[in-house]
Amino acid sequence: MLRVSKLTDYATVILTHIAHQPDELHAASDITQATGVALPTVSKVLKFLSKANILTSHRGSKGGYALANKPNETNVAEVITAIEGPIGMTECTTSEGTCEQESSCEIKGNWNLINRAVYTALEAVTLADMVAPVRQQAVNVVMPRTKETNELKVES
Amino acid sequence: MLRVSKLTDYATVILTHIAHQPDELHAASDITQATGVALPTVSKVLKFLSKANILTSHRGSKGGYALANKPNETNVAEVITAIEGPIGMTECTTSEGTCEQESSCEIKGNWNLINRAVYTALEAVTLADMVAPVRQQAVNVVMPRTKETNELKVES
DNA sequence: CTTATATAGGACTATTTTAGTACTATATAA
DNA sequence: TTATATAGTACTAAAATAGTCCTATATAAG
Repeated sequence: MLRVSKLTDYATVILTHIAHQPDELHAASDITQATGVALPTVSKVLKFLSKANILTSHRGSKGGYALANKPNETNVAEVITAIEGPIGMTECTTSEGTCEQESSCEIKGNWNLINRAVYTALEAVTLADMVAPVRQQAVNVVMPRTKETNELKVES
Repeated sequence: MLRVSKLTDYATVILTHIAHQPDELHAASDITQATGVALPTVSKVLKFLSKANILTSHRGSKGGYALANKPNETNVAEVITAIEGPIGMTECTTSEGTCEQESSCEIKGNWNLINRAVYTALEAVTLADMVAPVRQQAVNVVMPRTKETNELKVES
C-alpha cells in the first residue's frame, strides 16, 4: 500500500483546520468538534505535533495550540516525520545494523536515491497548499537522467 | 516511517539478482542461495511478481522464473504495487467510502496530488537503475509552482 | 509411463505495528 | 483557590505483516 498512518492523516486534517485561523489558539476540544476526530486521538496528535515544534502549546485556562510557523513554512514531510518518525522506505534507511544482509547489499544506495526522491516530493507540499483548494490535475516530478548513459543524474 | 514492507524490499533484491542474468531461468532455490532470503519467503515473493506479470514462470524440471520485460521496462512503482497492492498515501485514495469524513474532507484532493508526486518518483526508477552501481548523490525532484501565486502548478 | 523437480494456490499462525484509551502531573487564567 | 487545558506515560485492543506449510499441477528426462 505504501501509505501514511491514520494518525498522520488526522494530523493533516487538524493542521489544515488550524491553518485556517493561524492567529488563534485552538483547544483540543474545539478541534474535535470541528473535525469529527475523537478527542483522545486529537489530543495524541496535537502532542506529537507540539513536540516536533510544528505547533506551539499554551497550557491552562484559555490555552490551546497554534502554528509555530507560517503555513507555507511547514511541509508534509515534517508532519509525517513528527507522527511516524524518520521517513525511510526500507529498514536500513532509518536504523542501520538491523538487516543481516546489509554488508552484502547491492541496492541500499539505490533505495537511498528513491528515498530522497520521495522525500523531496513530500517536502515540496506545505500547509499553505493543503489549505488552498485544489486547482491542479497533475504534478510534474522529474527524475533527471544523463543524456549519454540514461543513468539517473548525478548531483551533489 | 512511511516505508515499504519487507516483502517488497526482498522483491527488489530478488529482481536485482535476476536482472543480472536476464536471459536465464532462476529457480526459487537458486535465489535463496544467492540472496540469503529464506526459501518460503522467496517463493512467496516470486509468486506475487509472477502474478503481476513482472516475471514469467516455467514449471517443472529445469523450470524457474525470468523477467517478463527488459530491466529498464519494470519500475519500482510496479514492484511495490505487485506486492502491496495499489499505492495510495491515505485510505480514501485506494478504497473510497471507508472514511466517515470523506464527504466533508477538504484535503482529499491535495492528498491525491501528493500521491501522484510520490508515484511519479517511484515510477522513474527502473530495475536497470537498481542493477547499476550508485553513482549519484542526489535526485532532483521538482514540484513546479506558478510564479504569480506560488501555488502548485496546474498541468493536465 | 514414471519419477524427480519446480511452480500455483491457498490456508494458517505468530509477530509486529498501529490505533485508541486512560490516568496522573503540571501549568495558567480568573 | 478553582476550573481548564496541555504533558507525559502506560496500557489494551485491533489490524496488518511476515513467515510457514500443505496440496495440486505442470514439465523434462529417463
